[in-house]
Amino acid sequence: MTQFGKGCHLHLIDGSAFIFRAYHALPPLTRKSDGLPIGAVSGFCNMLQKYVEDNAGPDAPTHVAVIFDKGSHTFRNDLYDQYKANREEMPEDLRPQIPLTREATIAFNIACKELEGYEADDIIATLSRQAREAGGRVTIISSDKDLMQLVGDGVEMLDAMKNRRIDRDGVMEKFGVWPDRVVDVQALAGDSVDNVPGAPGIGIKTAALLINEWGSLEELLDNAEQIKQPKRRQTLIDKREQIELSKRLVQLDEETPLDFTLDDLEVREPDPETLLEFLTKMEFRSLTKRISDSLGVEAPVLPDTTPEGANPPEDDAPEMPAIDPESYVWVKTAEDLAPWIAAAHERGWVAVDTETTGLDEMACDLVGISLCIEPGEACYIPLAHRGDSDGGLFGDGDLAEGQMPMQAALDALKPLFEDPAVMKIGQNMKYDAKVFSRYGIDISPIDDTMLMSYAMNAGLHTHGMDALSERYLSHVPIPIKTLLGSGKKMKTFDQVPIGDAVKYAAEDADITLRLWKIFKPQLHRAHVTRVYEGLERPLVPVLAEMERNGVQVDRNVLSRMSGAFAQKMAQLEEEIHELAGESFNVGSPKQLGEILFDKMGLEGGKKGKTGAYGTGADVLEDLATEHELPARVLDWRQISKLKSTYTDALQGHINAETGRVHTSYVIAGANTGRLASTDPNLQNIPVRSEEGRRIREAFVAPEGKTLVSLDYSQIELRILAHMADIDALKQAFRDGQDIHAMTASEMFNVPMDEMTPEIRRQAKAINFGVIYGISGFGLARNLRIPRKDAQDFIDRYFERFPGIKAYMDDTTEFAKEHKRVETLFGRVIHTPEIAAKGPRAGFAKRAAINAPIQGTAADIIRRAMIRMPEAIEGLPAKMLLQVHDELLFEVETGAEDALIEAARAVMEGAAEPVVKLDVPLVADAGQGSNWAEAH
DNA sequence: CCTGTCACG
DNA sequence: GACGTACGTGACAGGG
Repeated sequence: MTQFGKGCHLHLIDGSAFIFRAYHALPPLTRKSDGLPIGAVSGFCNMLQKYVEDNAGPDAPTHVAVIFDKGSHTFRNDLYDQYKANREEMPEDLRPQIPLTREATIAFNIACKELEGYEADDIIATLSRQAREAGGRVTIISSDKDLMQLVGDGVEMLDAMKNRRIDRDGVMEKFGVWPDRVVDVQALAGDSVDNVPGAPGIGIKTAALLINEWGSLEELLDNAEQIKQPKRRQTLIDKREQIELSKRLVQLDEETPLDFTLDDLEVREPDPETLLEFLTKMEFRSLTKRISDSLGVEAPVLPDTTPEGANPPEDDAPEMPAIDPESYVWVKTAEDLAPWIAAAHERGWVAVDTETTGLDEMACDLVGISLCIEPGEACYIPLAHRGDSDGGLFGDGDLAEGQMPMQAALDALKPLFEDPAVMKIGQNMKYDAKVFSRYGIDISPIDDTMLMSYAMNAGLHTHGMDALSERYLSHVPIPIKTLLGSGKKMKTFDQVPIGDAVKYAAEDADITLRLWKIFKPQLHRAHVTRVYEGLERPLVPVLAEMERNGVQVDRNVLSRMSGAFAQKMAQLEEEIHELAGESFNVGSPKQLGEILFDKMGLEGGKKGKTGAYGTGADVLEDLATEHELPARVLDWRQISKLKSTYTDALQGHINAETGRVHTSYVIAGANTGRLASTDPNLQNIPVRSEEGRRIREAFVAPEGKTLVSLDYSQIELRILAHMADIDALKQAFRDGQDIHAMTASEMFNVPMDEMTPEIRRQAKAINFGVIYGISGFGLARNLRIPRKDAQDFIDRYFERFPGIKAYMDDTTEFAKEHKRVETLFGRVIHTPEIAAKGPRAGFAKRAAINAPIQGTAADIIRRAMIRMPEAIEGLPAKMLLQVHDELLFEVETGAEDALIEAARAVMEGAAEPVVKLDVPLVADAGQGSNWAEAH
């Protein structure tokens, strides 16, 4: 054992901060076996584990302790009976968890210290002093500002949540004084949380100003008569006693009588057995697993209980055998395959999964197919695995042994996959359906476990197979990385030895079937059968077809634009470097920030949580009024974005075979029911700026065809008018009025014929704000007006449209009560965060207000898309893209009007018959030889 | 791999 | 116990 001294590094963890953060960060989890609340303990352990992982490096501490508060009465209460008097009672479900956090700390083999009658802060102060005096370094893991007085002279703080170190400069940033004067500032400013009175009317800013002027609190108070501002002077004179008391309250005690020494805090390895025993006792399934892995020991078997998180398995969840990759069957011949097909027919269902050479369904090759008919009964049919690459000059590239001919397999499977009496079950079936469709198989009918999960659990968790398997089967699937590797030397699936492929691929089908068995009976209990069967599942073939259609993109147009952009960028770069007086990377926000704020000394530099200056467009726009450089950077940024994301990258997405761009839509990505578009994202092609809009000219109709676009007019505002039942808005929509102008007229008492663009613009911003869960802050930022003005606008808006306010309150109330909100079509969006405290509550509230509106709009266009194929069946037209409220079609020239008529009817009637909206839905149409013209 | 920035509805 | 704040997305570049 080494004695604490020079070269030693002590970490002091603020245990109470960990507990509170854990408590507020997690839903109220309970231990399955007895209902004991354990959410905070779970979070606490997760944070400890993360702490241990993060601090294993070269700068690892030599000594560490978690420090807790003990007892509610401290010397500060003797000084001031109101100290911390306004503190809320500890929540009922947190109290029993407090001793468990001590147990957890000990289980991690970390020193756990507390002292009756003292706050953790005092113990931390004392230990910091001792360590400092012994010549060691200290890191205090906490973000509590009360501890900032300790910083300096080898003592730093670490805000674990933001992973930000706070040194003397950080303290200066926060308090405006060096650490040794922090208590003086706090004494003046007081603290509403701890109920430290301070000097009324003086906050941190003013306090720092005064302390810096006078050097210390004592000097200030002794010379209070000389203060110029009369009110401030009087306060300082009258409240002297209160201020001095405040100082004693915030001053930490560095002489706490401790019954241990620094040497007792030496870092110790955790004992796997003790730690895992504790975690098992708490029934932390995934944490037990994760820590077992990191300790390199086998995870103890937990009793089969609910995985941490949502949706406990139903009481009638089927019994299933353990997942055993060794049990899966390698299908080598048609004779091997036949019984699987027969079994699928017999059951009426089969889980299916395809393995391919890549993730691009349009450009990959089929490598194998796996089937599963009952949990644990799964097979893999390899079809295109390559031979052993060590097999000699001619071995590489040949098909490996033990595979049936692909065509024979497809011929045998096609009748099954197209049999209307057999349900084909998949996880993300759109992928498999697209692959099969390229091989001439139109797989149907289908169920999709990803979409089932999405329908039931949107907002609670993601819906990928790995996540679902872990959550609902407590099983971690074989990672694909173990087969393919990663990085440059990554293999494709056809290079995987078949023996390994069987285990991986069949396991996927097995997992999918198990999930299906669990989810299927849950759907109707969650009241989402209609959503799943009416809005999710039927979209799969529609999207698959749209994605296969793709959109024609003219490479030459893009390439020309890229060239022009490159020139323009080089020119701008030169100007920028000249303005800066030096050469730097304009694309680096870090370097740009340093140039603007350090070198050029511009005002208004704000450092974010990583310590870098913010250089977002809003910041640069403010600076641009004063200086040339930021204006040029904004120009450069715009061009750079257009070039890299659009004119360059888009070319790489043109499919070699079709000459078209095939995006992929993520059905279960956005919690609200919206689609997301990836590889490439065709839902964010520029349109707002003139320069950007020209990129749409590269999206073209082939010879003899025309692009037609239909988009819903103001769909979200119409939905809001209906849902909140606002007569004035509903009537305005019925009359076909300019809704923003009408809002402006109502709010500002301006007659419609005297409306100015500026007033209309503000009303428009408010209308959008309402949809987003308006806040004074947000509106102020958007409109670039003082917050007070923004709040006035909002107040006036709510006064004029009280129904909107009522709707927002009702929605929030519903979300609080049910932990979810719903769209008009019954789509459920869970809002677990709504119960959170702190800033997350605000986010959750606004998301809850927005979700039914955005979600209902998403439902409506989904309904339109699902009906569209039939509606345009007789027309020479194809649906290509969806952009949230817009559908893009390609149609033979001459049939535009017929298409518009048919598509418009579908879109405008899409809510019916399930929902009869009080407002009309209107779809505007456009057409042209490219997307810029059509939109 | 994360963060900042910026494109869309 | 402090803390930032309009909703929902995805892609790219820089930087460790």
